[in-house]
Amino acid sequence: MRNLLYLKDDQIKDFIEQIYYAYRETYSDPKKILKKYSFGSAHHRAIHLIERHEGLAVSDLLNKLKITKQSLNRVLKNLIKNKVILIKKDEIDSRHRRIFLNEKGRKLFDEIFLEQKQRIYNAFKNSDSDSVLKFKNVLSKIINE
Amino acid sequence: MRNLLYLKDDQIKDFIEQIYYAYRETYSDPKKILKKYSFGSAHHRAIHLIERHEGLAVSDLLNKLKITKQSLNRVLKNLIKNKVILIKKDEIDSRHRRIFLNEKGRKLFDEIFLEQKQRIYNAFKNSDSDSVLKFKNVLSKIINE
DNA sequence: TAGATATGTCAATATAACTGACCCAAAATA
DNA sequence: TATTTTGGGTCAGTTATATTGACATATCTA
Repeated sequence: MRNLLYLKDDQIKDFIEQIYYAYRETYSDPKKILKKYSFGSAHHRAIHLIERHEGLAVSDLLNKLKITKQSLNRVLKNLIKNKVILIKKDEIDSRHRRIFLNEKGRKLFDEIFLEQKQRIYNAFKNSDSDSVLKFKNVLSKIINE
Repeated sequence: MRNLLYLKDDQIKDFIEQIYYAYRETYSDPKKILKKYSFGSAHHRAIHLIERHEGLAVSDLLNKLKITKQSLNRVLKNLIKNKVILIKKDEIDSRHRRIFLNEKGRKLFDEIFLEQKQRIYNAFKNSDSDSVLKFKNVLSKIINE
């Protein structure tokens, strides 16, 4: 008989709890830096996605964040006012607005990332490469379920 | 030279993004059920932790959730009013209040869990046991960093 | 008996989200 | 070309979840 302990309800419940802690802790690390700029978690998530997908359209960002455009608009307005991002019309289809980090935005992102990096980096450093690979595979299966 | 690709910044940035998606999706699944009871994510997290740590004290729950007691109190009041949890004084130290799910609470938890379970269960079913084990190990290292 | 501890509560505020209605400009299409 | 669709922005009101700060009460401990 195969060892399917990890498919037991109690184990799955534990994982659900652990996923919550992992997210919360990872995104708590840079709170002091964000506060320095008077930004919150909503700004953080937007900045992160813009850095990872530079030049993405507003609709792309909406799809990734899964919030309403009214909610996103508040965040983007703050980021523009604080000169963290800039928005350019798409040259081909000028209905689309493409979002980019500017100098200040990249600097802020670097500060944020430096904080978050420690946690993940140390966890990976204390794991072997096979563990990290498998962590990645299972994580992506959870997302794409 | 060892393969340390996964320690590169871009990889770590991707992981930070993935951890966000994993949390968001896992905790979005039971939203309809929670709405049926007029509860939100805050109630969900509390119910989950109470089920996993039945009889925990208010201070234990505060430490796990890392929110203020004023915030938690709103949630607990709602749960008590809706007869989902009950609170008993500790018999030895009656300053402590111990929190339990009651019948209705266990039923609600089961409904919530059934929704959340699908995602994790399917992800694990499509992974081998070694992957799941390593996923768990890396996840716990991230939390305990 | 004097603290310390666990919990509860009042009040005000901040943050991040929502719904719903409406608008405009540009692109796609009939 | 006229009409519809798409991408995006905005106004207004509301809800959910959290915060800070002050204060109250009961119980335990030294």
